[in-house]
Amino acid sequence: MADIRDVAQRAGCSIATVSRALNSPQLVRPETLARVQAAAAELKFRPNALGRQLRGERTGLIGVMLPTLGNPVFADCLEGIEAAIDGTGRRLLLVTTQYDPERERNAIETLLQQRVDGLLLTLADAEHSVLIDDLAAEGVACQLVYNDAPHRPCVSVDNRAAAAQGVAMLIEAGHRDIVMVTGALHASDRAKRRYLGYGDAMQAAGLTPLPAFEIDFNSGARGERVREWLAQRERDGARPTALFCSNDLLALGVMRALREAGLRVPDDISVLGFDGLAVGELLSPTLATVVQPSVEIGRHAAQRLLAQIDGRTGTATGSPDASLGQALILPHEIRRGGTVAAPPHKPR
Amino acid sequence: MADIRDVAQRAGCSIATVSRALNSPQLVRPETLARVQAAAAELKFRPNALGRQLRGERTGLIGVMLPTLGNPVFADCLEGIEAAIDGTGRRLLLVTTQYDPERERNAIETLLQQRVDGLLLTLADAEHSVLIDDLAAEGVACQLVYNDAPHRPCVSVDNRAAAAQGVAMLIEAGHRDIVMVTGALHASDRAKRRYLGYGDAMQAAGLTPLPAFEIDFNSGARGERVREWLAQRERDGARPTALFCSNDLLALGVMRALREAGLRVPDDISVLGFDGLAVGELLSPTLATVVQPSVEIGRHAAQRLLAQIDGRTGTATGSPDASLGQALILPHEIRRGGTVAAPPHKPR
DNA sequence: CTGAAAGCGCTAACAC
DNA sequence: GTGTTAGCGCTTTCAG
Repeated sequence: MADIRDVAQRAGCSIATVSRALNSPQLVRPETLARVQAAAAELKFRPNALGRQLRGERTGLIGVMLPTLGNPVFADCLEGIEAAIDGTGRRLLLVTTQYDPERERNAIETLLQQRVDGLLLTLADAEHSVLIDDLAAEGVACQLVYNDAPHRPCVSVDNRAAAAQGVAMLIEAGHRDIVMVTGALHASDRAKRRYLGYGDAMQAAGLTPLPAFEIDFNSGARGERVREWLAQRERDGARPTALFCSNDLLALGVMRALREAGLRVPDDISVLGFDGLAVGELLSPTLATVVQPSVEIGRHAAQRLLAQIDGRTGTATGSPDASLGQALILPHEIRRGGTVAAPPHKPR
Repeated sequence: MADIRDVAQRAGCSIATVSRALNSPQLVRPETLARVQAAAAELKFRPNALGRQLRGERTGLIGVMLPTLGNPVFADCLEGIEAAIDGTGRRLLLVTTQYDPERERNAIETLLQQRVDGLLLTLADAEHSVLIDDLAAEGVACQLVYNDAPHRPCVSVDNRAAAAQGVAMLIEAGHRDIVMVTGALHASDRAKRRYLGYGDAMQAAGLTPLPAFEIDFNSGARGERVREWLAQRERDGARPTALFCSNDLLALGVMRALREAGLRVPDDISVLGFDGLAVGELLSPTLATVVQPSVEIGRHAAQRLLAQIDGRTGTATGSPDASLGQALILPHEIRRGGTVAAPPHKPR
């Protein structure tokens, strides 16, 4: 592999000139420039980014850590991130953690060792994580994505308010027996906030919030779990008329289980999701859901991160924008859909 | 940021010893080791991967280039890749190209400048791409993903045979007027092969293959296009009874358009997809489709790439495994689903 | 405008 | 076991 020295030799100049020709062509006499370019081309010279990065102040690498790409919500977000860095000459170093705090720690460390300029993270639980404080203390540029932690640098929706609004819609449709279905509550700050929002809406309507139905996300037999649970509630004469699922993927799984259990959506039971996955609109009935702008969340987070990075050693500007250290709350939206209807009439 | 030199000083030893303590602890006296570790911890020493990479033979970086993550088929594949490299201490450098050959070229160059150990690529059109030949000539470890190019290093299904089998199923269900719906044919080698498969199946049944209905993937008004096309075919009295969509995402969009046009699936028209997206099974009716094992494709591709990399400067083994330079064809599967039924009875 | 030289942080011979 | 040293490929003063 040709070296900058090889190019210099071939072009009959010093390596400094080659470097300049490549990075600041205007600093070099056109004639020399041409010779360097020719030499580089003939030798198929490929600048070694590692050398430059080791020397320079920045690497141009952005570390991205997400729980999984199996949930399109994160894939969408990643698309937004990509869109934001496109054209800036930066590259993405990607890691997924499967919601495992242990992996989160390792992943961040790995990214930092690679000297990324900044970090875009979705933590399983940002509230109880000491990681971000450490990062802040170390002065690492960082934005949380999806986690809504009030006074941290993050981009998300107001999960609590959004959930409340969704549940309010269910109530408005006539539902009183509404249960929230979720993955392990303790493992996700978002799920917790959404559950709070559920509680808010119930209480605002004078209803008593019910315990959440937690169902293991990693279990293969989720459908089975749902059916058992339903049967149980049925026996207790307390089958809810509506389910609020903490995310769309879960909602889809639940709907399948309902179908297999012989229940019709929305005739027998209504279902509301959260996320706003595109597929939800393609279903029939279409999935009613609380929409968060995933692509925009990713895009904004990346933009803020870049601003943060540039603000650090940027040409001037002086004071770093304080707002970058605060939460950016993007607007959510309620998507009405066929999976929510009035509860079935039946004497209680 | 603490340096290996700082650690050495603090531990009262040379930088070489620090390096050894960190990378080959067994080469260092336990007592020294302890001192080094203590020093490193106190200084919050974080080894700079760039230094190591610049020095060493390998970077541990794997370049991944995919068209988009908006299609879960690629996100799934990426999950498989992640799974395969997990625990190997490698990291992923990710780029998406939006099926743009120009971006493909740039992206590969960028990845190479970062000195990735190998490349995992999905090209828009591997057959007419000179890129892989160049890569091969340069001796870059590389595996194509999804592209099935017979004598290239790639992992995929047999798109042609798989498509033929899917279409055969439609024919078996009684369909004779089957049209393939696809994105721009010229832009994707997979779509082309699937169309060939469609032709194979039609001819095998003594039917005449129809021209593909190409619909611009990037157009927002796809639903509109589909409805216009249907109306046109209707007027010609040639409305097909079944549509074979070149991928599941397209199938979902088409189904939506059909619904909006007042057509019922599968009563009025059957739909068959290709990919085997998980969401397909959650729909009702469930999407009939040709399933490719996306996660496995990613996993195998990554494993082969790692083997290829290790084979290069690996400890021994001598001859590189020749099979890594050939296509690995994984089995596909036909998933029957509710979107395919017998054609409606009607006098012609 | 161009060149010489000093590293960026690390590893791997090679000596001791 | 440990230290010394020579770079990996590049950018960037500092002189000319």
